[in-house]
Amino acid sequence: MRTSWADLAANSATDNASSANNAATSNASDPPSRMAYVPPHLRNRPLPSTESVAPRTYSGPASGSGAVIGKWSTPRNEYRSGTGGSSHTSGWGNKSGGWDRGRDYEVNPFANQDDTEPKFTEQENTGINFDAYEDIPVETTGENVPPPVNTFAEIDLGEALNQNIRRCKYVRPTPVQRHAIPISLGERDLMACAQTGSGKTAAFCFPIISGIMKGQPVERPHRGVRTVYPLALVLSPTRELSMQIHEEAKKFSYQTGVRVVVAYGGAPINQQLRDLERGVDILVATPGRLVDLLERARVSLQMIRYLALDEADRMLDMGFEPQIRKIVEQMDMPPPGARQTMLFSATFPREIQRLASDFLSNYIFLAVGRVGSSTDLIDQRVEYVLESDKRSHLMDLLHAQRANGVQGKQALTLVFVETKKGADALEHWLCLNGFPATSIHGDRTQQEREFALRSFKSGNTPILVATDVAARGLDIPHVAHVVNFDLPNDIDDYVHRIGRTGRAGKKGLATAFFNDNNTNMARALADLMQEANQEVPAWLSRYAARSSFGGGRNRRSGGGGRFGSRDFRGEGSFSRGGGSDYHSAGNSGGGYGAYGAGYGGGGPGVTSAWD
DNA sequence: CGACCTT
Repeated sequence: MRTSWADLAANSATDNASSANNAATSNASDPPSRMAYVPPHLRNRPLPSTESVAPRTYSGPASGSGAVIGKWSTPRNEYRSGTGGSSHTSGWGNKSGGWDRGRDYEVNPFANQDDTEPKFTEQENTGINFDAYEDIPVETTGENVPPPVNTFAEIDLGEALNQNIRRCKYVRPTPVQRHAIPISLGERDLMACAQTGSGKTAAFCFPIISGIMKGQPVERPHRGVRTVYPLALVLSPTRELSMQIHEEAKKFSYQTGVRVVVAYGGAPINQQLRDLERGVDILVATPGRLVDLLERARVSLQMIRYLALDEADRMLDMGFEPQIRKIVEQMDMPPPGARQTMLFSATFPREIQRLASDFLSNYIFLAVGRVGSSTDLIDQRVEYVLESDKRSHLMDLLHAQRANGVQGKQALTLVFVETKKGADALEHWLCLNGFPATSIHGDRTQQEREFALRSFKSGNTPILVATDVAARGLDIPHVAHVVNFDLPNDIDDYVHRIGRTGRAGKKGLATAFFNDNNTNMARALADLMQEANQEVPAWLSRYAARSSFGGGRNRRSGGGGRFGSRDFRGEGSFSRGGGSDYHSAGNSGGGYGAYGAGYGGGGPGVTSAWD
């Protein structure tokens, strides 16, 4: 531990100041006031001075120069020797002298990193128990599974992407990356079951970015000037998760010429339309807003080569399935086989796998053993609490947590409740009682949601009351305690919720309030805790035994406790004389070995590897 | 059932 929190905060403040200065300097050379207005249909032109009347067609990455030279698109070459945060007066791609200057300047996502976060992470990563990697079981099924890799260097991702991987401080691929990336680069469809944030975002982004850079330049049609044709689509169930994926994807695609745009509801559509018009290769979106864009014919999926669904089981459950089917099957997206489809989730119930197989073609199923929930990292507790006692009980927990604060800052506590009204009420009550709390749920405005999340992450409001909108995928470092004030009705949701803590090798605590309203969860909860080597209270076991009938629909198929899911296609239909376990060939020698050597996982890939 | 998803 080199530095204290205070030092880190001071350091990052300094860093911020200097990067702010840099930004100011580079802006000064590009005064916005001198920028001429450019009508939308003329924007995004590579060389306006020489080509300003050419029709607006794309070849290669949307934001790169018009032509792809050789194997890689050109922007990469200009930056091979460039250093991270410097200001590039030569511009991005070939735009140096253009009217697009400033407007299309690619913000350096590494210079703008959130002040405190990376520093904390770096510090705390020194405490990662890398040995835990050794024990993670991996299972792959399907035909001709490409073997896993042990290093990023083994994979030909391209220099620009490799540089971003270094900037992210990723030293080694996480288990899901080791397996998923070669599968995707092998142009195979994939259903991957791995804890949220186990580096999944990178696992699907790297092959997409690399594929777009390497791919044959495509001429995108221009049905109307205003219709855009992304090459990749990433869907996620919540706005905040889409934002998070977008942020990560921007880091990975920095200076590759590959353009990432995000679109979600609750925010003015006009800015998103402008972003799209400036060119889009990878579109990250929530379903509702995307349908809107498709119906307005502002986006066409005709050129989609890659489709990724994050939290795919959620995307395909009752609430979302119709929208997803509409987007994937009833618009103009190429069918399975003509595109590459990647589905990721921490949990993959059998019946959802069956649904999902509609979207896939000859896919490989990949399961990376439960990480967070199956190790000792998360201390799971269940307490019997009557509804009427929940608030005072929570108060007790929060008082205890307060004592555990670090450097005067209270450790972060995430409190899950069942309903939006319940969230508001509890937030209000907590504030009244001297606990600085905020809340996030679907009845709040998008501004409020984002503000709440930021305020929580920064420690400003160390208690966040949330509905399931925050249960999945969100990467919130430093959550010390997850309280299931109201238990969910689905054990998979419980798994996702508690996964917000116990990150980066740090211990996390998850406390659930159980009472007679939750008897349908008793069995699944007891089983899960048992599986995770947690102490199951005797009273809970009695509930579990009693309610074995309805059993809280234990949707997790396959009795094997090592995985969140098994391939629903089953071993029988896919057994291939010793060929289905390719991973064992790659791993047999305890192949995660070198993790202990470098601590350096500063980025989200490692940060969230223990989600 | 509620949660999430365009206006």
